[in-house]
Amino acid sequence: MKLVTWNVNSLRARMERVLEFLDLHSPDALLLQETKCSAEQFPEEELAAAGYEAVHHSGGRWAGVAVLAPKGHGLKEAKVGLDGEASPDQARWIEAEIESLGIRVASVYVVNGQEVGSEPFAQKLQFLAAMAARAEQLAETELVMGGDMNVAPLDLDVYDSSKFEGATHVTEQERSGLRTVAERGGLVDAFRQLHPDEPGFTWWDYRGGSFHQGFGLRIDLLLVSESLSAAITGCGIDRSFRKGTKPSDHVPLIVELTR
DNA sequence: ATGGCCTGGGTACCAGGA
Repeated sequence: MKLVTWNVNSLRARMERVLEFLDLHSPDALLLQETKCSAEQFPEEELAAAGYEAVHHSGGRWAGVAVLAPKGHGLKEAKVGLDGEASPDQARWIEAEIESLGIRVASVYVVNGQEVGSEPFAQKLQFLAAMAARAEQLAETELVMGGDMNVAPLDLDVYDSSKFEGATHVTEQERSGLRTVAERGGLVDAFRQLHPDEPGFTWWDYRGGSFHQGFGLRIDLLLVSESLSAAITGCGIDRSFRKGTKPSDHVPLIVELTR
């Protein structure tokens, strides 16, 4: 099976690229973040015409997460929102069961945090703690948690660590919060397991030609239950979706498993 | 030295992103 996470930076603005992706990759599940639409605006009909159905948590102009799966594969909403998050209306977490795969998936868009020490930063740490608590509840479930973690786990995941001193996304507090999610959930970072030394960036700023200069971060992850991790045969990004017409600033991250 | 771009809302410019 092929599972994908992708921060699309507005689903409606990105619809052509999303349909292109579905046609090219035929994923068994596509976890989306930053859909940036209301529930009424969610493009269910266009996705259905492409053979996909969706469950989604939509919050309007900010955030928004969704799970897409081919029609008839038994996609079912399992949980919307995260117990203990500071602002549940921000639409940052959704879980779904996919019957034909026999697994649960979670699509997550972690709080950005804005500035270290700010109120949003405190909410980011609180959100990571809520994720860890939920991951522990799901420790016996075969789970793929994918999304924009807004944390670069290691200095290897940052194009130039000296440019991020004092910045969010790289602090020990954030990294520790994310490690705790993986530890308590028994989850493995799929890309890092297969590629211990590659940067594997998933995001590049739109400004200043960052993509072409290689100024990226690896902040989008697929965290896979240890019981599933031996079945991983590949994990990587599709760089072509950071190119061409109206790309998102994030690329899709793809994991393939032999089941 | 600073910012450089993109999104939605709404139709000027701003919040938010990372």
